[in-house]
Amino acid sequence: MSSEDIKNKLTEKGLKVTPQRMAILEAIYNLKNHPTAENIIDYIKKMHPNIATGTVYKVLGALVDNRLVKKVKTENDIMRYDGVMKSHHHLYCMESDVIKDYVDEELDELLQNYFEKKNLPGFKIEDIVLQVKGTFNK
Amino acid sequence: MSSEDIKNKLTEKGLKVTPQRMAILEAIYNLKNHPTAENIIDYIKKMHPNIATGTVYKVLGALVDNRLVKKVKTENDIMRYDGVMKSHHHLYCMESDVIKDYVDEELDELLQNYFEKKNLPGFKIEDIVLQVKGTFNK
DNA sequence: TTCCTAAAAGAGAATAATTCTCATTTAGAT
DNA sequence: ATCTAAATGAGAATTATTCTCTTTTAGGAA
Repeated sequence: MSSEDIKNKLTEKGLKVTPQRMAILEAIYNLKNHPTAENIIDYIKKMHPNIATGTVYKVLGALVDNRLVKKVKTENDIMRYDGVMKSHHHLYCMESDVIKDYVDEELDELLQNYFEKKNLPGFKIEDIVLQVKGTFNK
Repeated sequence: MSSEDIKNKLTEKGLKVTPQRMAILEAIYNLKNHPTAENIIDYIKKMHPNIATGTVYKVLGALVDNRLVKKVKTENDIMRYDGVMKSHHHLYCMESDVIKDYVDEELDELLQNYFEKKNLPGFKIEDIVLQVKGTFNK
């Protein structure tokens, strides 16, 4: 991803091309694995020591609004608390045909919560089973 | 869930039975749908106007530590940002045998993120497909 | 039942991530 | 080159949560 490419992405969306926006997009493309705002700020300050943190948040918001970047909620809102839950999933080994049950109540909570907020239009969910495909370490 | 039942749950775990803990557990059992700490605080203050918010957080922590309550991370840590993603899932209608593709990049991010943190021991994940079972509205 | 003590609660300051406010600067259209 | 709406900077404000420290209390022991 060259500077030209990044600049074009901004221009295509009708966003003014500023050094701050260039730096932030570049940081996101270079920092793999879903960087936090803090990761991005730290990264950018190496080259732009004077950028305001408020600016980073504002730019990130603009990038998300314009679908140049996705906001990932590794937990969306605020902590919540609950008492119960159940269900199980499957780990499929692609090398050996082994299928292993996988119980993870935290994941179930996460999914239930996600779909409660998502509210799939026209579909009433009864159960969710994950097919997790991969390989068991030998 | 009676007061006695709630009291027993605390006692079984070796936790002192306090009015605050009783009230918080009762709030969690009555407030469906994963209440937030704020929901719980609001609910409890109807009956216990003087409870300290710090106490609520402390009690919730103790309840989670003692597995009386689960902490659900509708988003775990801090906002993160990314650029790409893909994959698709299936909606299975239990009444009609219809199977519909379901694309949801936000969900994929969520799952990828979840398992990156979870790190299933002995298993290397290649792909995750959700089987979402339910019914299409007629 | 009363006493004792570790544990719990209260009050509010502290912290951390994020948002807001408003004065100043700047990208880019004219 | 000029102009102006948009963007940035600086730091205060906000929000959820944690921490600190003093006071109170649950519940076991005398």
